[in-house]
Amino acid sequence: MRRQGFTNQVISIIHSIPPGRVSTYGMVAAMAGNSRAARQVARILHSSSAREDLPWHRVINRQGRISLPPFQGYELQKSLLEAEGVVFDSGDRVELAHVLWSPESAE
DNA sequence: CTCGTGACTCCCG
DNA sequence: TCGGGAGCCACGA
Repeated sequence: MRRQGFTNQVISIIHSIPPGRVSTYGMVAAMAGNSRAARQVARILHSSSAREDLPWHRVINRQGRISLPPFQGYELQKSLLEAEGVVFDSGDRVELAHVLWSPESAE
């Protein structure tokens, strides 16, 4: 499945994230080959989320929190995740230890 | 080629 | 727990 570009890898990886599980920007970036291109992952979502029909809501930050600001998609993402069974604690955080997706689980 | 741009992450205080 | 500052990087114009 491995295409050529970093972007393509990222898209492919995000597509591999199963429902009820999430991943972080940095992790996706690392899987794509660059652990420091986390920010790039975010930009890719913006540029290809709709086009590639990516499950963008399954990508959150390292703290287990939604990076999107309120009224900018935050609520939507939270809803989508909760709909998949992801639980948020009182701090609006998810327990990464429980929902964090591991490529080994899927592969 | 150069420049601007982030849905990030780490480090400090 | 929270916020500010700096580093890092691929991509489009």
